[in-house]
Amino acid sequence: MQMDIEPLLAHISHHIYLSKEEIAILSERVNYRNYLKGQFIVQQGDVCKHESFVVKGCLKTFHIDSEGQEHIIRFAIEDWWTADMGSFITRTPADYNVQCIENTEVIQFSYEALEELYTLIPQLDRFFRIIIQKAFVASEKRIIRNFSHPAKDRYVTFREQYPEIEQRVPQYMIASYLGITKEFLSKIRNELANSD
Amino acid sequence: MQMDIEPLLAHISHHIYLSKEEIAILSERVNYRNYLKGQFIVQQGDVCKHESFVVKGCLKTFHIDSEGQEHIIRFAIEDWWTADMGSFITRTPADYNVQCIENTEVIQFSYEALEELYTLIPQLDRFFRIIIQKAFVASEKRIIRNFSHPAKDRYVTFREQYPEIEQRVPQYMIASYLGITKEFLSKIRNELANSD
DNA sequence: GTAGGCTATTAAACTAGTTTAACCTCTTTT
DNA sequence: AAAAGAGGTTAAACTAGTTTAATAGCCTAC
Repeated sequence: MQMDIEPLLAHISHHIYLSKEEIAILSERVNYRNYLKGQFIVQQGDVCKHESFVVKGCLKTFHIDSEGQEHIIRFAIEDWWTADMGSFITRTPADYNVQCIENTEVIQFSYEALEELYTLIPQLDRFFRIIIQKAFVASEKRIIRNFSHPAKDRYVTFREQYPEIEQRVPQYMIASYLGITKEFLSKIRNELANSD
Repeated sequence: MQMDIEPLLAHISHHIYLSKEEIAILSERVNYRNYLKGQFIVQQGDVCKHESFVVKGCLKTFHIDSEGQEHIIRFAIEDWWTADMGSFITRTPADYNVQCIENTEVIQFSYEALEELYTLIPQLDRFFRIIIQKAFVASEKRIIRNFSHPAKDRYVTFREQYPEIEQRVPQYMIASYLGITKEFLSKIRNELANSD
């Protein structure tokens, strides 16, 4: 079992420079944690306590609606961040669940630790600004894609954009991510297979 | 015609404290600008040159798809920010248009000015981190809403959430924002009126 | 080895939302 | 006062995607 935070530091160093002292400060305030397949990092209704950086594994973020249906809004694999950010920043109950699809290892920042780190290492404001900007841009692109393209196109785009995820998660989760039923995705796949 | 940046400073001061000197530095690097109804701040295909803070007016951000259809992803009114952030941060052609629905006054940050300001006033990293976090959370909420609620519910939610915008923009734009046709929105409104 | 759980497929009946096209108001322009 | 343009409504025919339900292939567990 790996316990060092090297993958996180490598990721951060793509965007900002941290001194040895700053790395030490950071190291003391994050936690390495393992989850088993099926376990939840966040559950709808609880306050989301951490931002988690994925070292190894695969997770889904989803919402259960009033009819009991699951809607996946995002997957996360190695080098991605995950949390219910709305809940995390406002300290209110989460709308989303974050669940491990595989055995997963993460490095976690608690709210208190992160707030402290923002004051101790002001550059982290910059780091997270950049990370969140990218996430926001991707999120808005998805809104447009959902409106302006039929399900078949969205599936093809998804396969091209995230070939790794397509291999790692079951089809019914991809259907949920695309906003369609598993039956309809099955039909689309059939059509695509016959047209090749 | 108003030319001072007081509304911007008031907005910023909700999140961070700026000294007199920092305010002076900022003031020198932003531009106040007026647009007429119908004018574009950003056009699809051009690189988005500014982040704009809306002092007065109303704008829409939309994408024209390959079939020539308009999809509105966002409105902006007083005290909101607008831009094609993807284009702005990557310096690549914009996917979106930002057009004024009313005569509009904005305070603009060019890319170069903002990058310089991030180094001169590191707190601005924090400020924009906070602003963009909120935008990201709102954007993800919208993805879920679009998948898990029928158009009628989405319209009712929109009216409750943005009563001001509903008054200021024509119905066909609201339909586009909701991801439905104007004809179908008209039908929904009819049903709602008859059920009251 | 067979029972149970989880994932995927197929097909028929259905529904939410689109398309097309005609028509109705208001304003604004001439 | 007529014409033109922008926004909104109505209705019929259509289609993309859902629902329901039956079936089948795998694993893993006992």
